This record gives sequence, structure tokens and C-alpha cells, in this order.
Amino acid sequence: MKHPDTKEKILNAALDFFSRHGYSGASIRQISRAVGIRESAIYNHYKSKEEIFLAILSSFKLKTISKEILSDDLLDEVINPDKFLKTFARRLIEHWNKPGERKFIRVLLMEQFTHISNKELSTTDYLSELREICRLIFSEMVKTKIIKPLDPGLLSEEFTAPLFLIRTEYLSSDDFVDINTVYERANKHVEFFWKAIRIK
Amino acid sequence: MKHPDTKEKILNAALDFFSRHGYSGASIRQISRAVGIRESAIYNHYKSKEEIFLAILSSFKLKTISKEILSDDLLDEVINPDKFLKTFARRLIEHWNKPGERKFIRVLLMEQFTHISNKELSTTDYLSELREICRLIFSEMVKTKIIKPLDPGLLSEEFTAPLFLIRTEYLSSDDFVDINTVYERANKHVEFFWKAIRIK
DNA sequence: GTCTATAGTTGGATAGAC
DNA sequence: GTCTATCCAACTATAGAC
Repeated sequence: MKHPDTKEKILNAALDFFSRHGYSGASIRQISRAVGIRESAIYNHYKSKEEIFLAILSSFKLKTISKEILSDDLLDEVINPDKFLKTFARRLIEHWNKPGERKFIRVLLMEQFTHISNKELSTTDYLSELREICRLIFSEMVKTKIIKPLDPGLLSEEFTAPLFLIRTEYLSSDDFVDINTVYERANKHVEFFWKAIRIK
Repeated sequence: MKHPDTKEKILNAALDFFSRHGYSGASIRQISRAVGIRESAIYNHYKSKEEIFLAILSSFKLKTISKEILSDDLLDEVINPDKFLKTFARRLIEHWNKPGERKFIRVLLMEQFTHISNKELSTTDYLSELREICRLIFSEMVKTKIIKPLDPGLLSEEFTAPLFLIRTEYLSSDDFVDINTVYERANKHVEFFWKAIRIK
């Protein structure tokens, strides 16, 4: 398809408005105008505002970060754990900085307490795959005695938590100017973390 | 005044609804019902919904965590940094777990992107005082050579970031059942952090 | 200060023509 | 699939009696 069809246009516009005004703050009227159709035409694609929201949720649920971040060439670098962790963190920041992902994280933070149609929407769920990947990585590093024999689950949280907070703190500004600030803060964190876990 | 506490009742009810449904999701109607008066009576105390929101913001802006968490008896314990950090973290969790604080953090996370009446509402602002306190503490620890000569600003973030993420992750559940889980996770973090910065 | 009554607006959603 | 037209529920806010 040359252009995204109307159904996907609606999804994109809805995500944009939800991410800026929240679910109840965004209206079908605004969304339809952004798409370029009338409100009533929306209902040919989704039966309700709620259904649009749920469609957004499942579209992000299907995504998996593994392949994107943990490419084969990166895995080859595990022998050089310092550099590996830095590259991994950088890719994570890049991933979280993609426009769609930024918007989704904003929606996640905004709607995690509102329980729209009894749907669970939690940062725990959002981070679970990443944490699992990190657990495996650190578990492997402990086994091969590259790092101290610490609990991989704990290491996973210590590694990811500051990165995620850094990411969410820079989520307000709409421009991408300060992405380098994010990288710098992330890098300093990784350095601190690496020195804490390495075997001298 | 015949009913001197109505104004504060409104503030409390509003905070409660804002924290569960967001600013636009909460209505004056619901708030007034919770207070036990009609919608129109609200406007004898606040001229608009927005004014109620701003009143909540300034009521939390006035609060200062220093005195509450950094009591004199705790400061005396700096000689025993391991225990000091654990107590400090525990008090922080306790502070963040107070019903009003929990609600405010929820509102903060929900409304940080919506820019209600152009008001800045950011986690950076919310955490700034705490971070400043931590910087001072770690700066002192570096000076007295209790810990490694690391950047106090970095240490402040490494110490607080996982604690704050832990706090926000357990903010969804309304009950207080799993507060001990929060304490456990916080404790493990402090142990990891302490081992990373201490001079052996 | 609180009430009833109501203005005025915006929201989600449907019916039926094309 | 999109349009016009419309419904009606819910919202913020005001006016005026008590």
C-alpha cells in the first residue's frame, strides 16, 4: 500500500491525541478532523472510542524488542561487556525515542491508573520483556565469571530502572533537541553500573 | 464561616478523583457529590475546575521533605552510612506511601504531558529537592572519605532513580498490602548501591 | 453558603442519503 | 466509506431564591 489506509490513520491520530491529552481529554471529533474525515466515518472502522484505545494497546503488545535491540552482532560483543552494555543502553534509548514509542509510553504513564475497560496497563508489563532479557544476559555473565556473583534479577532492575526514569523525564519536551543529554546520562549510569559489578 | 472545612473537603475530593480518573476524566459533578454539596456550591469556593487543580498543585509545592525525612536523629547516624542509607530509603518510601502523596504522584504522572493552563508539572521538579539533599549527603561522604570519590550528582540519581521507579510501579494497587514488597526491593537496591560506593 | 433551575457547550454515537 | 443531520447524555458554569 502506498498510503496507510484510513483505519491506520485513525490509529495514528488517536495515539497522538491520547499521548498529548490523555484518553478522556482526547475526543473523536479532534481525531476525525486530524484524519480528515467526519466523526461518523470513524465508526465505520471502530465501533467506539474505547475500541480505538484497545487497538492501540494490542498493536504495541505485539511488538517485541528482542530482535531490534539484541541483534546478532551485538551478542557477539558479550566478550567485551563494558562496551556491550553501553551499546545495549544506547539502543534501548533509541528504541524508546522513536515517535510512536514515545507516544505510547506517555499514554502508558497517563492511563495506568484509569483502568479503561478493566484493562491492565502497567509499567511492570511494559518493562517485563526487557527485564527478562537483562536477567538472561546477567545470568550468563555471572556464569562465565565476567561479573560478581550477584542476583541477575536485581542486576536487571539496577541496570534498567535509571535508564527508564531518564527516558520518562525527557518525555515532556516534544522536540528531540536534548536526546544527547539523555545519551550522556545513560552513559554515566552504565559506567557506574559496570564498575559496580565487574571483577577487578 | 459556617462550614470552614468545605473548601478543604473539595480539595481532598478533587485530588482523589483526579488521581483515579485524571483531570479531564474527573468531573465537578462527581467531586461535589463526594463532598456532599451541589455543583453550584463548589463555585462559592473556587471559580473553576482549573483553579481547584492549581490549588492542589500549590498545596503540594509548599511541602518540604527535608524536615520530615532528614530528622536530627537520622543525621547523627551518618557515621554508620550503611544503616543511614537504609533508614533514609525506608523513610522515603514511607513518605511516598502516604495517601495524599500517592495520589499526588499519580496526578503528576498523569498530567505531566497535558499542560493544564500552561503549568509545568514534571517529575524533575518533583524530585529536585530530594536530589539536592542526596547530593549534599554524598558530597559529605566523599569529603570524609567514607565512600569512593564519585560525582555526588551521579550518586544522587543512582540512589533515587530505582527507588522512585519501585514506588511508581506499586502505585496502581489501591490497597497497602504489598508495601513490604516495596521495602524489600528498596532494601536490596540500597545494599547493591552501598557495596558499589563504599571503600573496602 | 447552599439550594434549584438552567444556560450553553461539547462529548460519543446513530440513521439514512449518496 | 463518507457525508449531513441529529440525538441525547454529560459537562462547566451562572443566576437568583432562601
